[in-house]
Amino acid sequence: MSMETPLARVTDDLIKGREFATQLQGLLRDSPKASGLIVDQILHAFSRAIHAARAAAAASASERSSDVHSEVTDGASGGGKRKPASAAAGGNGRACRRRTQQSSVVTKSMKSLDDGQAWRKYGQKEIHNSKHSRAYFRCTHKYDQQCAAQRQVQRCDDDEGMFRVTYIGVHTCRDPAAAAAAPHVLHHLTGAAQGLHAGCHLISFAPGSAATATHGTTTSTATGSGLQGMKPDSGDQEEVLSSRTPGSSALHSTAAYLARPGRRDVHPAIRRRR
DNA sequence: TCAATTTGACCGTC
DNA sequence: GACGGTCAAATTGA
Repeated sequence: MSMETPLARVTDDLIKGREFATQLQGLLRDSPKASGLIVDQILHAFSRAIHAARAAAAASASERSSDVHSEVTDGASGGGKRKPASAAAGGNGRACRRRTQQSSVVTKSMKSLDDGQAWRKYGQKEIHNSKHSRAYFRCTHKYDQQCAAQRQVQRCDDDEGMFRVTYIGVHTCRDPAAAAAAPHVLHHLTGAAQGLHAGCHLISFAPGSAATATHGTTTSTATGSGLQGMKPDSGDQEEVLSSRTPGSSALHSTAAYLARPGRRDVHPAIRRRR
């Protein structure tokens, strides 16, 4: 393997990511100002992460002796104390349930649960040491478009009006409505992204900003623990915990808000029994 | 009738 | 054993 430390690798990846975003900025230069807003946020997030990673790398370099097991915040874990899921994979059908993907993880404090994306709730749990339960969502298009995006929503203990929303993974789905509404933007993005990364992932770094706010399918609901009836709002705080999907990111922010949690589409796998 | 949500159970990790 | 994440049958609602 490489001799570089994990932190150094992260730093390197982040630097690359920033470069890509910069290139993207150039491509979007002729696009609406909203696009630039998103790019700005991408760059800002990368810069912050790079700064932090560099500081950590410098700090750890002095104590580095032989074997370095320190890991960069493995954002994929809920509590941040999980082994790299390796032995978990093999087994019977239900094995490997734990989150093993190491994709980008972004945690935000939001007043609103609406981020313009279509989410589908698949679970809710009481969380130890938390007054409120946590709701689990995945992208509505998980099965029909293999979109791996997920999010977890939990009401803040200290501020009941705020929600702590953790976005895991990126949206790889395409929202037809959004694409139709802003084809040029998507064209730029996908084109640029493909040049960077074949996956062409689309992520919203600024959901609340409604930077590409058009209309689209949105089923943003959260019930149960009082996670419902929320409206789009601003004043969100974002913190990037980790990111391992460097290349393509960006706007798939279909900021439309279908007022009610209606049904949109359903992944085939859910279409069962009855 | 169909699709989304609820909720208990299951599973892997710590 | 505790805990968190996910699955899937049952339930709810448009």
